[in-house]
Amino acid sequence: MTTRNYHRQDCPIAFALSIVGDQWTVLLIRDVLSGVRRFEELQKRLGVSRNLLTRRLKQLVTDGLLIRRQMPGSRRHAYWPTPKCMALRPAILALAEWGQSWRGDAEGSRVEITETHSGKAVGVRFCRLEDGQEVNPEKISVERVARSR
Amino acid sequence: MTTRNYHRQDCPIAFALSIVGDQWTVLLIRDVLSGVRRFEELQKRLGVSRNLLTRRLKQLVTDGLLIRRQMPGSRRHAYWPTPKCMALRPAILALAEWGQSWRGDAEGSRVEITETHSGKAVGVRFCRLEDGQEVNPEKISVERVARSR
DNA sequence: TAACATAAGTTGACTTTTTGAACTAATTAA
DNA sequence: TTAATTAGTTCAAAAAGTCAACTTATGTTA
Repeated sequence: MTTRNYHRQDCPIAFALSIVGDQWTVLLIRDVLSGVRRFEELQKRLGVSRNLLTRRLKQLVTDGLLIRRQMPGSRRHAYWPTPKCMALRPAILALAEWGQSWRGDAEGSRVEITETHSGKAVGVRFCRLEDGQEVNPEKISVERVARSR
Repeated sequence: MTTRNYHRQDCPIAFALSIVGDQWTVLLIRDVLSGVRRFEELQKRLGVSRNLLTRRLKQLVTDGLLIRRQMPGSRRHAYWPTPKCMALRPAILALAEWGQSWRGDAEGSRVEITETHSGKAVGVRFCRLEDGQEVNPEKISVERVARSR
């Protein structure tokens, strides 16, 4: 991460990657979003070196994706995801869906997204904003617009 | 990239990152998906070192995200995205949307997704698969299911 | 068609990052 | 109170990335 010249690119993707583009960061956020809160637990699950985990956690706190707070009923502290962090779920889950469909598959665990109250299956898709209706990915156009406003 | 122990994790996100988790790879794919085809052009836009670009391109060809083919009407060759690569669009565009909404904003270029025939605005959202209707992101549950089937 | 320019790499020295293992200071548990 | 756990820090070694120069093949121009 660190000294990337990403930010000079004036691109929202590059901007996002300047924050979560590191090898471990997405995996780290995955675990925090799934309820893992403590340093030791994160280190064990990820297998990342401890000093790097320290650095990444600090940076994510600085970037406003994590908050470092005391655990309730203990003087030990833990890391909690902020709304900015939770807003990454569509991106991370879209990646999970891609991984699922392009992995040899049949083998391996899956990530299932459901509508909480009904239990119905949910996916990350293109939606018309006007009426919230799914749009075929073949029928969309993507354009880079310079400096809107 | 390279010697990641990602694949040992049995997680579709980790699997996806073992292919596109590198600093430059997502940016590289962004450019290929937007129509950039040639080595020199990619190198100039990204500012990545040439030997690393060579390695990444080779790896992406091996992984089936890019195809290296001759340019029509020339003996020079170029890189084309495969369906596997294009299937990354929801993930990449979700990242772009996140970048847009959490950047200081007002400044910087935007990525606009539209329905091709109508020109209506489109976004990457959670959708009920049954009827293709958008679902509020607060109303979803995510679960890791071990070895379906 | 010679001569130059461009494209797509390759090579190797140097710098930056990451790892790994050991060490430290606080909490918590026995 | 002693031991174990947690959340780090430190530093040397290994891995990965950068930068600049070199090569080979293809195009372009005079």
